[in-house]
Amino acid sequence: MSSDPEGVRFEQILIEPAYRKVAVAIGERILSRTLREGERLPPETELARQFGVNRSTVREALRELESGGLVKRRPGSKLMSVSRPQHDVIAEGVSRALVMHDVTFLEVWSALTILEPPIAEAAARARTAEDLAVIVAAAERFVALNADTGLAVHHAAEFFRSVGRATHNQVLGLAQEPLLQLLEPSLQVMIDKVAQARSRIVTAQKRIVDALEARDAEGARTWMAKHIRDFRKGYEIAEIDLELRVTNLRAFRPPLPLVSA
Amino acid sequence: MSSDPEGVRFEQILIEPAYRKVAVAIGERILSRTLREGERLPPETELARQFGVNRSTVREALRELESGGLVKRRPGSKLMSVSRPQHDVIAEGVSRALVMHDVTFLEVWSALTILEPPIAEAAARARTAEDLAVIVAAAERFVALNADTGLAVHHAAEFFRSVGRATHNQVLGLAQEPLLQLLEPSLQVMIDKVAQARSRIVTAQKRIVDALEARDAEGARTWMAKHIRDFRKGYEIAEIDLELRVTNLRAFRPPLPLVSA
DNA sequence: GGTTGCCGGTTTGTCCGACAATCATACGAT
DNA sequence: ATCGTATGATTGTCGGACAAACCGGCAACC
Repeated sequence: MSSDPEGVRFEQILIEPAYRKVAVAIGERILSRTLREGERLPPETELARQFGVNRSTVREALRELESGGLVKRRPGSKLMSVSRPQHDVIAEGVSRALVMHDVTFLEVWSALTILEPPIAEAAARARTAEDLAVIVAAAERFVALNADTGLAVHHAAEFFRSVGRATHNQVLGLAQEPLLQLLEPSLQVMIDKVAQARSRIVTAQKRIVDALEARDAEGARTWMAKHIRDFRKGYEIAEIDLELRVTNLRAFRPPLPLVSA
Repeated sequence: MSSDPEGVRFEQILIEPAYRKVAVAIGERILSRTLREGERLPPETELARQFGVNRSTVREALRELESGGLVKRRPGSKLMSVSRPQHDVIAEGVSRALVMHDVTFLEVWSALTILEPPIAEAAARARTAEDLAVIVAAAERFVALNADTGLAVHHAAEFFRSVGRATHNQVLGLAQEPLLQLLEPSLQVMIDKVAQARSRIVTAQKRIVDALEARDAEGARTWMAKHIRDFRKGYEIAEIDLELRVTNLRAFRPPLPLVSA
C-alpha cells in the first residue's frame, strides 16, 4: 500500500503446506519413472512414517495426486497404484476450466474447425487397417443407434475420437477430447431440432471413411471441414445462439458401459 | 473369469467415498454458478457441519477441488474462495498426462505444426491494437534477453502465447499451452546447440508480427508454419532424436516474477 | 498522521488415537 | 477343486486437540 515503490524488494516467500510437499515428492517420483506404472504405493501409514508426517496429511496429498490421475485405486484393491492419467479424466478438467471461463459455442466450434480437418488429414496418412476398422465400426454404430438422441451424440463424438486415435498422435487426441466433451450437450439439442442432421452426419462420416480408406489426405481434410461446417449450419437452423456460454457439462460422467474384466 | 458369459448381467455398482461426494457437491455448485467467482467458501468446520461429515473428510474434498483449480486460497487469506482455473495450472495437468503417456518430441512438434499456423491466421483476423502491442513486446523481449538461454526459451514461448491470446479464443489458448510447456525444455537444448537458432527465431517472429499488423491472415499462417518447421530443422541439426520421449517437465514452476500487489 | 504493539476471536495445518468395513491370504472342510 | 472361515492389513471416517497465522480493532508512540 504505502510502501515506497522505490524501496528494497524482497521475493515473495512461498510457504508450502506439508500435504503439498508430500504430493510433490511422490509426484516427482512418478514423473521421473522411479515409480513405474502399475506399481503399488506403500500403505498410508508407511508413507506417513517415511515422510515423518501424519496419516491425514498423507491422505490429503493422495487426494491431490488422485485427481491429477497420477495414482488411482485399481478396482477391487485397497492400495493405490501408479497410473497413467486417463485422457477423459484429464480432458474433464480442461472442460471444467473452459466452462468456468465462459467459453462460447462459437469458440468451441471454431476450435473444432481448426483442429479436426488436419486431424483427419493426419489420420489418412497414419491410419492402420485396424484403426480403419474401429472408425468404420464407430460410423456404423452411429447409423444403427441414432434413434436415441443421447446415444447418437455419444457415437458422433466417438467417431471423432476414433479418427483422432488413428493419427497415432496422443497430443492431438488429448487436445480434441475437451472439445468433444463440450460439444456433446449442445449437439444433443441441435440434433433433436434439426430433422436432416442425422442423415447429413451419416453422409459426412461415410465420405470421411472413404477418404481414410483410400489414404486420401486431401479428401479427408476437406470432408471433415464440411462435416464441421455442417454443425454450424445445424446450430443456426436450430436457432442456438452461438454466443451462448457452453454449460451443462455433466460433472461426473456415469461410468461407460463396460465389459467386466 | 469363470462366470457364464451368457449369464445375467449386473451393472457395476459404484461406491463413492464421502470425500468425493463432498467434492462433487461443492464442484457442482461452482460449475452451475450458484457459487460465483471470488466468493468465499464457508470455513471447513461449517462445511463439515452442513454436510454432516468430519472436517478431515471436507479437507480431502477441498484438496481435490483445489488441484482442479476450482477453489484456491487468495494470497494472504485463510478462507478458500471460488476461482476460475488458471490456464497454466490446467495445462500442467495435461502436460503431466502426456509425459506419463510417453509422448515423443515428434508428436509435440507435429501437433504444433497443426495448431499454430491456424492460430496465427485467426490472430491476424481477430487481433486488436492492444493484442498487437503485447505481441510486439514479447518479440522485443526475446531479442533483448536471448543471451540467457532459460529466459530465451521462456520468451519464445511467451510469443506463441501472446499470439494465441490474440485469437480471442480461449479454447485455442488452452489447447496450445501444454504444447508450449513440453516444448520449452527441449527448445532449451536445441537453442544452445544451434548457433543460428536465435537469429532465425527473431526473423520469423518479425515476419509474423508484420503479417499480424497488416492483418494478412495468409502471410501469418505461412510464416508461422515456417517458424515451426524451423524448429524441426533445429532439432535435427542439434541431433536431438525426435522419437525421444518428452520429459524433464519442471514439476512445479517457480512462481513468476510478480509485482507485489 | 501514520506507524507500531498488543489483544481476542477465527480458521487452518497438523497431529493423535480410534473403529468399522473391506481386502488379502492362508487354512481347513466338503 | 470349490467353498467357508479365521486372521491380519489397510482404508474410510470419525472425534478431539493444539500451535500458528490471520483479522479487526484499539491503544501507544514518534
